[in-house]
Amino acid sequence: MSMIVKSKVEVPELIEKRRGQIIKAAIELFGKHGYHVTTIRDIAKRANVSIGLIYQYVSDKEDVLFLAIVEVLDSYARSIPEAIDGIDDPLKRFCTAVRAYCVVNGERVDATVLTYRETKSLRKNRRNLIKEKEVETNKLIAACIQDCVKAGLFEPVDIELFTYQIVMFSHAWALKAWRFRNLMSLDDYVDRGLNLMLNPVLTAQGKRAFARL
Amino acid sequence: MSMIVKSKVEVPELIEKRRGQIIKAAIELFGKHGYHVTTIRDIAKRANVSIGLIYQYVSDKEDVLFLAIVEVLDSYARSIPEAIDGIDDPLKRFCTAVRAYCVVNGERVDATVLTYRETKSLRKNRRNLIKEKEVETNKLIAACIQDCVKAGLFEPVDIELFTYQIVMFSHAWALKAWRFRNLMSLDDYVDRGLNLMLNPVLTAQGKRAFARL
Amino acid sequence: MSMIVKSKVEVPELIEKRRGQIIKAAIELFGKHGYHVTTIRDIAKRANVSIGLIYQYVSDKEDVLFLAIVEVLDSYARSIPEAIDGIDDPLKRFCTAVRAYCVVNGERVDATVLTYRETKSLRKNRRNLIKEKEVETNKLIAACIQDCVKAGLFEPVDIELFTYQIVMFSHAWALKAWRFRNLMSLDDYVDRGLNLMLNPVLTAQGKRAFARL
Amino acid sequence: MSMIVKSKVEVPELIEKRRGQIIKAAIELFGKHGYHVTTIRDIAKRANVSIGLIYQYVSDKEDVLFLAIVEVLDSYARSIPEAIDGIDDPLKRFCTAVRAYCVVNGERVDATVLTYRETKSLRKNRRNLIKEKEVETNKLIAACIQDCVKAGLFEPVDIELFTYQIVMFSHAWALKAWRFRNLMSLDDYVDRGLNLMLNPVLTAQGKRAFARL
DNA sequence: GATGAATGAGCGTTCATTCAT
DNA sequence: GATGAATGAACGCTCATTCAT
Repeated sequence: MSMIVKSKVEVPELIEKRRGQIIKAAIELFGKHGYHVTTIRDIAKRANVSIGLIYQYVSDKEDVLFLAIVEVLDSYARSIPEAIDGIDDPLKRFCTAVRAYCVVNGERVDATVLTYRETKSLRKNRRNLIKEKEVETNKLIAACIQDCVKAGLFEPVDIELFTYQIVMFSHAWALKAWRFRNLMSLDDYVDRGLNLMLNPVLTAQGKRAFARL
Repeated sequence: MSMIVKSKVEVPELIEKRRGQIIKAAIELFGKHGYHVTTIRDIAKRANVSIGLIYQYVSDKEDVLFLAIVEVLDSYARSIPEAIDGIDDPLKRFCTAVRAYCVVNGERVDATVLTYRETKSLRKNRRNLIKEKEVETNKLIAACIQDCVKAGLFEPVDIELFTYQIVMFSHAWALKAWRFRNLMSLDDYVDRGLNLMLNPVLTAQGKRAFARL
Repeated sequence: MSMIVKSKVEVPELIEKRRGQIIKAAIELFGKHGYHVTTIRDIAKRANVSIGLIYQYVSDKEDVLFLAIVEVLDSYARSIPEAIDGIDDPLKRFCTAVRAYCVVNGERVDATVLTYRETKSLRKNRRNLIKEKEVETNKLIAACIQDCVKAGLFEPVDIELFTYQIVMFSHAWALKAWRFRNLMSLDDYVDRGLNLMLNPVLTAQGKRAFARL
Repeated sequence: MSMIVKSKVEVPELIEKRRGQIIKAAIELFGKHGYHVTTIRDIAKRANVSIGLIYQYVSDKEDVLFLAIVEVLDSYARSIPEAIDGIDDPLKRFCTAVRAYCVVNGERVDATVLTYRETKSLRKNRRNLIKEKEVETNKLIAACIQDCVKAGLFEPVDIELFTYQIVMFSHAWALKAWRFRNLMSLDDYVDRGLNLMLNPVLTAQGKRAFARL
């Protein structure tokens, strides 16, 4: 995926290391101040590298934005399988996935907001890649829902919309952090949210299972 | 509210007229290309005025962004009372409000996205004004919910969260337009969404009322 | 011709005036130091304008080079008709044209050398325009030759090649100024050159006419 | 001559070999794209060596340009003695020299143009060395002319100017390749040129000799 | 009140050169 | 001897803002 971005240096370990530095700095700065306001000089300084070095590993500033957004989305996507690995009960898998996704979005509010603010600053091709990535991540959640339906824990439900409800719920914590932070903890947010969203969806069996969690 | 922005010209009708031109152009351009990518030249050209004229009614580019976002949010907020005016039945008021809010967000996808992308480009004070405005709008929805609860149509519900669920649902149509546009009409989206979100919330009485709508 | 170059300002007198300043400075600096070594800042300083002003009248540095070369070639081309205007005798016209062309090339050695050094720095289309311009100028000389042939003053001669011989002779004074300057005056150069080049070409009648000049 | 350029490596065979690679690549690239547009990276890649290696045999980019121009001029100068070696008849020697010089200039148009475009990019000292080299080469032609005069084949002629006429004639094929290429072959060019230039210069004896060639 | 030519700080980017390996 | 990753000064160019008309 990241091979889309051209590098003048060809040693893979070096690419990984240097891009790591650059992207880390970029996510912080883009997240805090936005893409256009952040200069390459800012990134170089924060990453403790020279301006020239950045251009050895990237062909322009937009490349940095692309890599930054991809890194954020990838790390978010990775967190779901990691969280539910080893859990068998479908309902528990679902709840754990949701919580994990909320947590990872909530831990890096700026990064989450970055993906909303600046995806449009990418050129079309790359914007589409980002969207595909989002769809992939959503499928992880959709699969959990599907499993719950199959297990008779959820009523047959509008999966497409329900998935987006979950996703928006998770993003909302970051997008509206200024509001929620003062009202409740993330844990409460997830609890209350699951309560609200799950009630209409749980079967009788599901309700019993949910009560046990 | 808009008196926060200084104008060199003092004739109120002129301010209204000229700012109207400027802001209309700005919303279109900021919405399409983003705030930083759009130049004052672009706005002047689109608004059919000179660069200098803009600076007679505004003191810098950020003022234009502020006025643009305020105008978008205000027009959205206005649409809710307009829609439910004259409707008495609480459930119908609620459903109409939701649909109206989805419609205005959906009719001006770029404008809606603009508020998400560029509010952070405002300085703190103004960002806070925008947030207050959002809270005000949300209260319009919250009030509808409250009324339904009072009327025994909704179970006692987590109003704060339920409101945000509705709001995010409305925004999601714009934020994820690239996805939904291909899957369903806005009308279907609202129908399916209300179904999903209302089921867990309606009382027995509410369910009967909902079926009749 | 110069309408090929886009200007943000549209007032023709302003374009003429400002481009005049810019091109004058550019010819001096490009001529002395070369195109790539000269910076836009250098040109702005020498022309007593700001950097930004240059970009109001030109879209990039190459435009400046193009306008500079065109101006040099045009002024050279203009000098020939000016010099022979009012002269009727074909041989005298020819000799005057040659001398005028040598003079104008010799008065602005750097400018002449500039056209040799930097035409290749233009993109293809413009390079071709420059070549067309050169061909046009050469035609002015070729016409003089033709007239001498018709008048029985020149033997029927290889006009294409003879024209180029004259042209290269004129350019050579500039291209090899470092050599000729120390050996003779431009006047002597032209006298000796005409002698050398004309002898094989003059008819008996022509020789008598030449002796009288 | 080339000892003017400092090398960090001191093994002469290595210097010769490596510089050979570098200069060959440089002549090609400088010739095609110009000195300033060509990067050291480009040269290294084309020469199949590393960037660092170039700086072992040369102290800066200008050294490369200098060596490149010297190499071009030297190879041109060498071609004249090679061509006329073994020929005794002065007129034939002259004609052969002219043709050889035209051929070598015509075979490497880009290289010839390079010497015109970029000699000015050298610092003064080196520019003078180049000029001396040119004078040396011209002397080879001048000597041929002198011999023809001595042999009574040429009228006593303005040798300085006649030499330059020949030289410019030879260079013109390269400098105006865009024109001549479409009009005639190099062979025709030389034939027609000699005809034009020799006529005024040949004695009666010379004319008979020329007719026999 | 309206215009738009003029300014110049500051951006993204390049590339000759160095030096640790 | 050979490499090429790293550096950063310096370039071309943009655009928010001003101000004379």
